[in-house]
Amino acid sequence: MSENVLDDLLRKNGLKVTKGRKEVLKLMEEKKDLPMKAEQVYDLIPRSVCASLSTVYRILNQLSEKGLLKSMLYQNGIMYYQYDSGEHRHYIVCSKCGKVAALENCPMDAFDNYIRKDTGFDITGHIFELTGICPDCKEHAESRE
Amino acid sequence: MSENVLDDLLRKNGLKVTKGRKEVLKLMEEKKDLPMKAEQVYDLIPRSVCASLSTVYRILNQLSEKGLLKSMLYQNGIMYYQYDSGEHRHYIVCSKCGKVAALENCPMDAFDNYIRKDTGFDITGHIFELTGICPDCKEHAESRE
DNA sequence: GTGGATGCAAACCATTTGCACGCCA
DNA sequence: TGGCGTGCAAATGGTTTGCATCCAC
Repeated sequence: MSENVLDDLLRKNGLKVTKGRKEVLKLMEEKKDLPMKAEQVYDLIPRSVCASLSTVYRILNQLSEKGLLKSMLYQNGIMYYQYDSGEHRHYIVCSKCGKVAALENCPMDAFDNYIRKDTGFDITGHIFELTGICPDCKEHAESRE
Repeated sequence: MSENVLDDLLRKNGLKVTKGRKEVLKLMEEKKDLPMKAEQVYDLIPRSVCASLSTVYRILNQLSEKGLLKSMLYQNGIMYYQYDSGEHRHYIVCSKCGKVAALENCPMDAFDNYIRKDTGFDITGHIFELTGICPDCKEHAESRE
């Protein structure tokens, strides 16, 4: 995605175009399949562009509020951020090596109606956190760890 | 569930039977359909039985380690604990009034195989957080809020 | 009696915030 | 130029921990 598109994306959402916001958004777009925590983002950005972790937090939260990023709190108590391409997706994370794979479909979609009938609730959202062992780790289970 | 059964449950799991542990486990068993945070548990227990919040945390964590309770970190950053009757269950929480309803089945079960084929991962666990609007709140949407 | 359990206060740690300075529109 | 953005350090808040005391076994 070109620089200009990202700039426009920022402007369109009422955010001033600054070095920091551009860099964070570009990075998140490049890594769109990888949920990242603030510290990882901070480490991947030159100090000349953004010198403080708190600014990274501020930028990530602004982008999330505007819907450019999704954020979710993992069970380890750390917030992960991810570029929101608009598609509704879930990921599975390998408990051993941390590898991430995307699910093609959201298993929940098929159950919206079922749950409405079962409980009478209208579903407004869901969070899904999957853990598993990836094929590589399964294969090397005996040699590693 | 009688006092003795709870005592046995504690002993069987290598935990000394103390006033605090008994009371917490009893309470959690009574409210088995309601995920509760440490502070709520603390508020529902007489100070004479357990005087400090940190002890409640310690007890809740011990019971969780032994598998007597389930714990999950909600998106609001607060840990909720719940009696683990052994059944695998998910709950939906009303965003307006906080009412909790249990799902009869786990939607994920049907998808284990699908996900294995899709990603090659063996699934070792999943966290599910549903939010929605309960029938009551839906009905009173216009009068309240 | 003794080792684990508890109470209290201090520590933790990811995240947020206050304030002074600096930069984009 | 004026107001928003940023850096730094201090605050926050749920949770954990160190240590002295107390209780279950």
